[in-house]
Amino acid sequence: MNHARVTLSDIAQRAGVSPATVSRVLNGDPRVAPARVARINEIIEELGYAPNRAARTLATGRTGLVAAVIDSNLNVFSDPFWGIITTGVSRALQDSGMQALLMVRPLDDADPQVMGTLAPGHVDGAIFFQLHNDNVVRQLQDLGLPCVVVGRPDDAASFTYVDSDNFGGAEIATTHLLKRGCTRVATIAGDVRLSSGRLRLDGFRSALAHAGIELDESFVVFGDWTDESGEAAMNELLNRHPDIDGVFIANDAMAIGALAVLDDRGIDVPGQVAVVGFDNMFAGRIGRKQLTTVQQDVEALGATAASMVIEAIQGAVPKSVILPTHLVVRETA
Amino acid sequence: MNHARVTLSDIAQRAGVSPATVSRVLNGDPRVAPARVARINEIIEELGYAPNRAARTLATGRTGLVAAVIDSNLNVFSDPFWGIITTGVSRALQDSGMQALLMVRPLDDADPQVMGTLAPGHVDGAIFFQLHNDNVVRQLQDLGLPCVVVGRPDDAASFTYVDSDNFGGAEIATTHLLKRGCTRVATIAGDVRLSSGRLRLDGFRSALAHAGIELDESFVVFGDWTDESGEAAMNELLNRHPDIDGVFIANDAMAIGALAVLDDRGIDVPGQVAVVGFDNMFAGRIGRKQLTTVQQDVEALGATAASMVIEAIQGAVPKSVILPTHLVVRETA
DNA sequence: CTGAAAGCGCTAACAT
DNA sequence: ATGTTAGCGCTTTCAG
Repeated sequence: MNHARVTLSDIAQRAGVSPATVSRVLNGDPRVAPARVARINEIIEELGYAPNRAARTLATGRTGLVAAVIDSNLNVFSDPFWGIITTGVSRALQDSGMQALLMVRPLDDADPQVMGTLAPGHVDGAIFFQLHNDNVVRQLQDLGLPCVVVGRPDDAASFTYVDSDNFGGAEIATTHLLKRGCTRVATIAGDVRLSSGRLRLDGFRSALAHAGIELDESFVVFGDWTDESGEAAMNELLNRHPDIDGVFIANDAMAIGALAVLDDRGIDVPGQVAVVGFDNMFAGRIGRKQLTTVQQDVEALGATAASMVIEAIQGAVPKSVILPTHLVVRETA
Repeated sequence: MNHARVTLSDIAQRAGVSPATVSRVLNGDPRVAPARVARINEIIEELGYAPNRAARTLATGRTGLVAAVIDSNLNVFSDPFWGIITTGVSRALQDSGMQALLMVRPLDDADPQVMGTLAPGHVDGAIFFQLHNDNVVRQLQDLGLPCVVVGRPDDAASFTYVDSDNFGGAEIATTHLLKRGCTRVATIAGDVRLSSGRLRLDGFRSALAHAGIELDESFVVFGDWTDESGEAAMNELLNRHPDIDGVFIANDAMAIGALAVLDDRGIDVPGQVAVVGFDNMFAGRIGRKQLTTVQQDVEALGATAASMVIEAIQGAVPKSVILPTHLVVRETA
């Protein structure tokens, strides 16, 4: 029933060698006689031996663990991409023989639980998502913990981060509207307290500037990423400017709301108003049409973050990375 | 810079006691003199000491880790609820001083990585999501690892699991349609290879049976959870029976597709056809209307799973649990 | 190329 | 109520 767990010494005995030799084989030390290596590996296989992480950690100081931490001040952390990003992180880590420690918790630098589990010696590195409080990351970094932030932090210079190219995506989306012949282009921006919100708005502005169009600020309306706010914003926009012919909407959820309003008012999309969203959350139709939108490679975001911590753990100093986004042209623009 | 890490012995020295005493304080042993307890805690605080997990694990045999494993044979694991369920798991675990080890990986009982990291001694327990291959769980259980499955497994008797009440939710949704006066009620079922697909269909059937209605099987069409399949299914249904007046759709994604078709055909919802979905993925409008749907408590699903492994770890034998679902009545029915 | 021995930081009998 | 003494399973000098 309860097989006493197989240890390294068991292997050593069975092979008639010292534990040290087995350890060397385990760690790929090249100076063990090939015949022994083979024999030992055989026994390891046969006995289904797996080294004890804790013992190894204690001996080496390396834990093989990277914390994936979501700063959730909020009640519920809901993000459609979380499953995908998580996949990216977990896989990349496993490819390097490491594991992800998941931690959903409000990030408070006075919280002993946080600082306790995240301090060097407890994990080898950490990846932060949805960062609201960068103090924690600052302190952990000072303690010598390799840290990577997903999503551009406010103080971008102080951290190593990965992000999708929000700016470029918004720019290309807007340019697409322009190329289509739209001349009265508006935008529904997201929450500009977030860098993604700001960057998507900046990208929109940049595209117009490049086209030599001067932006009337009344063509910019702000939402809060929800479909309800998208409805309200679209109504506002239409009331201000009944003749707009193109809208760049900073995320697909708000686009749902906007499209519903357009539909209600009997406005043809894309005939009268062309619409481009951001995120590529919906493969199929939203209401009447399939949404043209900007896609980001979410799994790559996670995988890249993981690769970066690993680099950092190995002593390198990874540079922050911006991952490309691209336009998915469908029916609404 | 690299503060030599503070250890238990440091505390002991500073306090002029033996390491054993400090260990006792750490573990809440009641027979340490109150004065000392206070003094020692003070020093711990002052030095910012946090016990070394690895050392503790090695000494006790307990890791403080529960694996959260997603069986992803698929390329990308995308689930809108994953962020929420994850939150539930992580929080519940932390409340008991444990941490979640995240593992996204195809579950293969021949995979040494899987069996290696999941074997007893490496984690204290495991929670399985989206289980495709229950062999792994079987073996791990036999090895003595406390395991909990989220979502009813095919062989429900062999495992401890938590699930939302798919059957009951479908039943109440269908009954709602009936109470509204619908007499020609159809369903778009999901993938019946999954228990959730089967149970939602069974619930639908049960509601009709209870109402004394004999179900014509041509009113049942199958989709694969995607909005595209929802479109196809709705078209099929309408072609077969132009006069249906109510549809229960096994998830909201398919409902999006169905609603789009209804809209295209100029069929009034809920006037001509009432629609109920399942999942409550969309707070706002889907196309023209807000969807009436069945809600499950996703965070509770995660939290319950976590509580159950913890119980199991502590030696109890938790019973499987079905969490209630409830109807959210909005505009489409 | 291999073995011996010490030790990573903590806990858990066993004494006292 | 507290200290002593062994380890837990592995890695890593240091010898040889």
